[in-house]
Amino acid sequence: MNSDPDDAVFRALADSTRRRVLDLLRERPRTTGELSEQFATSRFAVMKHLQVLVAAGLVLVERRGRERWNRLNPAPIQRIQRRWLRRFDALAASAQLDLKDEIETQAASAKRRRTRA
Amino acid sequence: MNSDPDDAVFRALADSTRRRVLDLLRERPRTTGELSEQFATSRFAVMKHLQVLVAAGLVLVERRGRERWNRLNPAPIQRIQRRWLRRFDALAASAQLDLKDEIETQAASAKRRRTRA
DNA sequence: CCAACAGGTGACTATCGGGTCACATGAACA
DNA sequence: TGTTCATGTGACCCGATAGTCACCTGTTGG
Repeated sequence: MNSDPDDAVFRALADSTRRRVLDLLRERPRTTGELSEQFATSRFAVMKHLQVLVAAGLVLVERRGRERWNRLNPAPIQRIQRRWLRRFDALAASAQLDLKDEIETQAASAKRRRTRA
Repeated sequence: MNSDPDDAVFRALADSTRRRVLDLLRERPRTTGELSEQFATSRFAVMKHLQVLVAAGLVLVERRGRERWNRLNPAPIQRIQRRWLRRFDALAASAQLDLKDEIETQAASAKRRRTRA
């Protein structure tokens, strides 16, 4: 029901097996069978993961005879970095300071609470 | 089972409601009740989402009297960008070229297949 | 004190997601 | 041609997760 294309990418990245698949495909394209050998789970499970990755646009498929070559498409990862993750970069720069302020505020209010009690 | 701290972050980001919470907290800290008002779902659902975000280290909590102030911690997002997502930046730079090569290869092999059949 | 208020917990339900298997499809090659 | 091989599909199981609700805890402030 969520038609946001970024949502499919985030959900695809949520699984560690799928992230490992992307890491493997980063080196070079691989067939479905070749990928399956790298995992403890069954070939069918890996195929389902590939379906999720294809639906998110993270993997492109080329069929060659009876083989299926899976190729990485890094564009969606770039997209979510541009459209969403980078928003937090500026905040991170001052995070240490913010956190320090926060702890001091917390300690001060805790002291106030103790005093009144 | 999966003790990778990055995994908790990726799973936390997989839900669009949680991403909206982070967007709201990016502006300023907010109480649980204030956050709940922004969503169609119940206060309890939002609280569960906050628990997930806290477990992933994305949200820090400060209690003030009967209020709970939720504050964004951008560090985990920075971490997954550094440790994982940036690996794909270099590939993305040449993605257009790769895709072009791929399509040509595909067309050529399709032609070969047609000829042999 | 005590009533209104903000927040939190535990149990429960429904749905989703990951995993498996039996079986189907379609290409390669002797 | 027919057997072997790589891949794909559908149904099914089960644990995880999002959601709700009844009820509890602790705080505020008259």
